[in-house]
Amino acid sequence: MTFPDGSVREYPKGVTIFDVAKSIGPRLAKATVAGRISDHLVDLDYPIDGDVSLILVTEDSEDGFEIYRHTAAHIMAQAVKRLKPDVKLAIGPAIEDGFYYDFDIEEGLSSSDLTDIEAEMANIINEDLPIERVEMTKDDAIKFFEDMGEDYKVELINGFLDKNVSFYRQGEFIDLCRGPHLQSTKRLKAFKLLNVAGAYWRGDSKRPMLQRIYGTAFPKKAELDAYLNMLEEAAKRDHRVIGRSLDLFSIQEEGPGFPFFHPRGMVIRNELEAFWRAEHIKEGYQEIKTPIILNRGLWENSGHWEKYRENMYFTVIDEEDYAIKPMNCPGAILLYKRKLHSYRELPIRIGELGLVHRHELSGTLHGLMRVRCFTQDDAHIFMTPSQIKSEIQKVIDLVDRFYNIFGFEYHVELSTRPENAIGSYEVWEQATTALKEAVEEKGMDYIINEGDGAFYGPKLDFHLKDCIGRTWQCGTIQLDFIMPERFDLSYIGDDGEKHRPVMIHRVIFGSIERFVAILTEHFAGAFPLWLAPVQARIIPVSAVNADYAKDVERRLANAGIRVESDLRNEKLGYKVREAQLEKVPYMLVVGDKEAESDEVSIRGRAKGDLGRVTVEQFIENALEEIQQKAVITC
RNA sequence: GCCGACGUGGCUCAGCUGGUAGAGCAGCUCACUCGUAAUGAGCAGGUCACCGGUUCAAGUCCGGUCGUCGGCUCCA
Repeated sequence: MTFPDGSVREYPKGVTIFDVAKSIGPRLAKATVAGRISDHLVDLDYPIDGDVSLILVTEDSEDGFEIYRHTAAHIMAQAVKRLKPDVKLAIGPAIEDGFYYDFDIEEGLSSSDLTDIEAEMANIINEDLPIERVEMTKDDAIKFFEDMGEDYKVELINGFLDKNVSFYRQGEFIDLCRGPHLQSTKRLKAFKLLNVAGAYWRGDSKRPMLQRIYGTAFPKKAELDAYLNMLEEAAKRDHRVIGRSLDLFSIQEEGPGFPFFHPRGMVIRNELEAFWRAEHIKEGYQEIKTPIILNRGLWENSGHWEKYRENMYFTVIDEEDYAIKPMNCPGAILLYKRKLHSYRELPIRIGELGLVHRHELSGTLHGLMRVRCFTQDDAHIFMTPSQIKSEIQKVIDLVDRFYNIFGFEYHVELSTRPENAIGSYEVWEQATTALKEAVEEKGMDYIINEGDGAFYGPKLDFHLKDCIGRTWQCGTIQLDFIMPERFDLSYIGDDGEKHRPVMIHRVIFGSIERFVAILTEHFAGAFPLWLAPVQARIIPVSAVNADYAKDVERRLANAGIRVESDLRNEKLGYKVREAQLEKVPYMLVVGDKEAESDEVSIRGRAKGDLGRVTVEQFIENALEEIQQKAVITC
């Protein structure tokens, strides 16, 4: 037997995974939950036959977690079956941070049922039921589940290609499963059921709606507690909560999905947009603004009327149909078309912070993350086919520069031709290859999403990782050979003939609104100085220092620092507390001592008392920090 | 849109099995003039999301609508 470290050991034929683990050490035997033999996961009691390379899967490994949680899902299903014998089981996999199981339950489930289910799970664990693997032929298995009335399992088995299917049995409970599993229910230590939600059978909205219970499980209680703690922390960072307490934005009942930006939220937006403009000018972009409402003919021409209509809003003006734009590209195209272009002008890069409206399903709305109107930091690049690769690579570099400023990690996904695509396969192939080559030459890793492209072209998506580890699609680069065709775009080549340009559609923030939300959660409201709605708050020690406070305020404001004085009739501690809760980066305490020496006492929101400096010195340091767009804790 | 839960003053939440609403914070007024996370006292503030029904009586029960939340689905 060969082990991952390259060592080789001899064992008698038929030795089990558990025996092997035990022969190496008792601690290892205890932690081992399964084995991996040439890429196949097997149970602990699996007899090994012949020369193999073996990896012992311990409960703290990725595979181990999955097995552990999968068993947790089975135990939960068993508990639910005991409490509600008429449920039908659907599927119950392990997922990234836990597991779920889908049930078809007549009377439904509520979160109050979770406590009962948890209690029953504890019973099952205490019963120390051995978990055994059973195999049956497909036909027997179908008959078996038909007799039990488990329609979903029957459907699953019918979809299998193998002749035999495996089951796992624990006590009176048996479930279709590939395995492997823990050896006994007793091995499940720390678990918690988290919430109940609806989920369609096989994710298809035309199929029955099932009840899904989410839970999580860990080998150690401390790990579970740490995870639950993290969830609480994440909830505290929720941009909807912080957005309200910091008065950044709101969503009113009168406009579901249509956010209101408050003065403080606007500061963040405006800073992001100013940064965006500065960087794009450096990269040779021009900026435009196109109308929000344009007539029906344009959208028919672009294909949106046909392919995107269910997501669009419409209006009628002088008895003519108009659409509210869901994308900015047709407007940009009209601008390109208004005159002849020479190949010498290309590439033409046109940016637009464009407000688009899309009808999203009511159930999907989520703070600023998912809204019905948002501002794309859009740009359209018109170019010759020979410029494709270098232009894509320039955009990739720009995206990288942007994300680095905020300290975000990200990964790239390539989405290919969707079902409802327009344009020929050849054109799609060409575009997809161009994108691939561009990333590969950059030496970047990427994932392929088959069939996930826009209807007019394939795309590269950039996914940011936020503080909770969730990923959000922000940047996207879409290559488009089709719109130029549909709108009959052209440029005059060096041969004096008309040629067809190629287009890139791209965004970097994606949506300004969503990006504000992501930043809010990422920084937990403690924005870097350059983005902070209020950069400094002056806190006079008592009312007699109000004049000096106003003087300092004026000087900071003249230097371009966003500053406020808190002259309210409150104690110093009270004002400090409030500024802390508002995550104001710098609190400047001014009393008699400071007034005499033209100084301020700095309190950083994270570091506390930073000592006294002159007003001039503070201004200089702050401006430097703002200019650097530093992501530091002050 | 679908499944489930929820919807009480600006915010966070009480209000038992139906008997015409309560707290803390915030706000306002007054006193205190204060050195780094809450000074004290007083005042004001609610058609209990909306519409309809049951009842002598509805925040509380029933139905519908809207919205929010957790998911599914979709996507920036």
